[in-house]
Amino acid sequence: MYIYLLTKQGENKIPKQITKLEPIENTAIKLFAKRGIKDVTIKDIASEAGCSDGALYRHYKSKEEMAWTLYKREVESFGALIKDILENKDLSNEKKIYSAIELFYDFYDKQPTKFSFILLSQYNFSRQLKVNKELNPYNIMKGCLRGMTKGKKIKDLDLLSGMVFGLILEPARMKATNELKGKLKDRTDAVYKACMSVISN
Amino acid sequence: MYIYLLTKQGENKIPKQITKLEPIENTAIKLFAKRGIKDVTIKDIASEAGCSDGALYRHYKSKEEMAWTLYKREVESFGALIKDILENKDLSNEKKIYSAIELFYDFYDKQPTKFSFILLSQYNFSRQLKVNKELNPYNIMKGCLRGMTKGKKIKDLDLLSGMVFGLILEPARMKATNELKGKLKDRTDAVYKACMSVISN
Amino acid sequence: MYIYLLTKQGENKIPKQITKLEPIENTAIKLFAKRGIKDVTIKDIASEAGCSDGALYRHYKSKEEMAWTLYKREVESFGALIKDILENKDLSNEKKIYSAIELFYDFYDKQPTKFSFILLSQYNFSRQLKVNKELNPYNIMKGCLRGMTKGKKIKDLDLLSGMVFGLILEPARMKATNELKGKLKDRTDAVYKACMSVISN
Amino acid sequence: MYIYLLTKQGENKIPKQITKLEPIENTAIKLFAKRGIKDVTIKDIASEAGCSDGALYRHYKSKEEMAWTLYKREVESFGALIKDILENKDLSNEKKIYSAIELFYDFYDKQPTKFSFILLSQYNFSRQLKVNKELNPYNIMKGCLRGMTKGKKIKDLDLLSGMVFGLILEPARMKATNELKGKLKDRTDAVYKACMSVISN
DNA sequence: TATGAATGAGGATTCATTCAT
DNA sequence: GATGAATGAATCCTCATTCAT
Repeated sequence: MYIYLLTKQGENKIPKQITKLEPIENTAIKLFAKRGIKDVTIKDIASEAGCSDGALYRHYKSKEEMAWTLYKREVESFGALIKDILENKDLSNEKKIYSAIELFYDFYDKQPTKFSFILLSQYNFSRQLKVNKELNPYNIMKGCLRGMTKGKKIKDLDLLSGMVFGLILEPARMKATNELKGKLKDRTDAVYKACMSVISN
Repeated sequence: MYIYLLTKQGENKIPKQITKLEPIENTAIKLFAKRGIKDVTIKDIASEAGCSDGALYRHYKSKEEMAWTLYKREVESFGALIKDILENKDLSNEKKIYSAIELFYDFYDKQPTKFSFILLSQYNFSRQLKVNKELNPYNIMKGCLRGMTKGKKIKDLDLLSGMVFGLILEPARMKATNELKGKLKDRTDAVYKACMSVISN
Repeated sequence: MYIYLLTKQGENKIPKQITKLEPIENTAIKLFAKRGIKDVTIKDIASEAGCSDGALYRHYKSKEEMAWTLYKREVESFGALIKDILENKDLSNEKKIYSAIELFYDFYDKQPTKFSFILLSQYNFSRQLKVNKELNPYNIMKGCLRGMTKGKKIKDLDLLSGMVFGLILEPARMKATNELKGKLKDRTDAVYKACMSVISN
Repeated sequence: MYIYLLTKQGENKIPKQITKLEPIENTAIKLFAKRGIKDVTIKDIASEAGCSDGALYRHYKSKEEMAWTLYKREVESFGALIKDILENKDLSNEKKIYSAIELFYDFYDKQPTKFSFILLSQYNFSRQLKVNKELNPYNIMKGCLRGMTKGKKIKDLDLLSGMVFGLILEPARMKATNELKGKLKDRTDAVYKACMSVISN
């Protein structure tokens, strides 16, 4: 630093940073979760991530693309975890549901920001944009319920899936808005029981 | 009109409108529901409602205030309907729940735009802004469930309320995003059964 | 003003201007002519025209559209004058050519800025954008020369038109870049003679 | 290469290029001619020329300087060819003019890109920037015409030079914008005749 | 009271240039 | 010498809001 200042003859110039993608993305997710995509500016992200505005455009073509990329990735990476459980043939149906809820609430407890980001952002994208169907948590849940209710002539699988999904999701949403106190994970048993009662009618 | 033409001496000018509030508000709700508050401009609303930009500022201090006023009003007016049912002492608990679901889904079937508006907009306001607690549908539901489970030593009333709320709400949300086909009202019985099974554990 | 300040309680606020289109367009043409379209910013135009940036967008969708609109208008309005002369059946061929040159140089002497603008800007637009063929000065000249050389079996009318056009245009271009001194109009006779000698081979 | 692999211990890395100036300049001229200087980015040139952005700054202080350097060089190198002809004392005046036109059109037929570059770019530089007077094609032509008209008391040599220059140049300009079909060289005779008739009045 | 032109702060994006590696 | 990521000033454009008419 000393030498630097010497060679620059006192000119006070900030040396170039090495931009890492991860802190940018974490910052973006955090800000998007807190204020919504539209209310976060490129400058907000860049300055909080400690890089220049322009640096973001090395990784994403636009703010919109950045938000969608992050959203898709988070939903799909969560979906992959759900998939591993709900499509695991070694598990009983009961165990699948229990583990899925556990995973869900554990995910929230550990990464509330990511969860809020997903929740808040879901309506902010063009309807053309779709997450991978195979990794869409709702679809995976629906597939699992289809298997669980095969013998029962369920006519309205979509409704059942929706109800179960709402049952699980709503407490998490409440947690995100601070309407529910304490850890989500502690609710696993209760939510599991409720789910099973809905499924088995 | 006669005088108008006289004073203007034949100049073909559109006479000033008397701005009515209702068409403006309906237009605003429709556009907010379709595109989200941030993506709707004052010009969009004014031109579709057939008035000038400035006219909106006679009724609301800002776009933000307009959105919040409309949101609050819609949520509260819906809350008042729910309240009438869930706090009606002449109804049995079962009847309350059934009627509440029926009301909810009927509301959606008849006014899908308003429902979407409420749904889409809920995260767009500052956390300081609160709807009237007495008319908050979630709170009303919670109050009802408190009464229904008094003898049962429910520890986690918030969780129960959340689950029941999610159970009812999620199918409507799916309808709003076209993930569920047909009328919501036809699902009343099934959802009622599911609710009761969750409540009675 | 006194009252104004009183009512505003001393707050120093600039009253709104009435934007007139003409000064904006004259300013834009002047600046485009002087520095080229790409080197003139919206702010440059607005501040020199005495209005806000946004005011320009009431008249044009974009800077690009503004430039093209002005260019097209100037070329076509000049083309219309040329057309009146070159397609006037009451004039002899000689008189047509003479008057056209006179018009051309008179236009330049009186409106050198507009001329420079046309000259400088011609290559700055997409090839899709075309001025009205009927009002394209080159086409009009070509049509006139077709009539003048009908008996002579001219094979290369495009070449002839180009030569005549270049003959007339280049002195004006030189004037615009200050390579030629004095008035263009004083050169009418000489250029006329040259044109006729080229046409009659 | 062997040593490289050894020192890098198998890491698969593209070895550094030795930047050659020529392909960069050819690329730049091509792109400038096609899209105009302002619409070509350093990245465009570097990536099409197969080098890094930074490499360009080893040869030129700025994009602006690069454009001017190339422009000046092309104009002057063409000027030198013209000079060889028009100042060759062994040639008759007629032969000089004929050969100059031939050279001009041959240059265009063979290097249309360079010609377009010169043509398109001429107004993009500060008026301070001047090509070498000795090698300025217009000046050379003027000098030649001064000699040819010495006895004739031509008052307006600039005008004559302009007319002759325009006569020759305009067909080439038309070729560049595709308004004239076929080869320019085939027009040499016709343009020569026209020039002579203008010169000899 | 209604109108809508004008305002101008604010935001996304571009790109010439720098410089650590 | 070459590289190309990082910088950030500069630019176009949007749009909530104001206010003269």
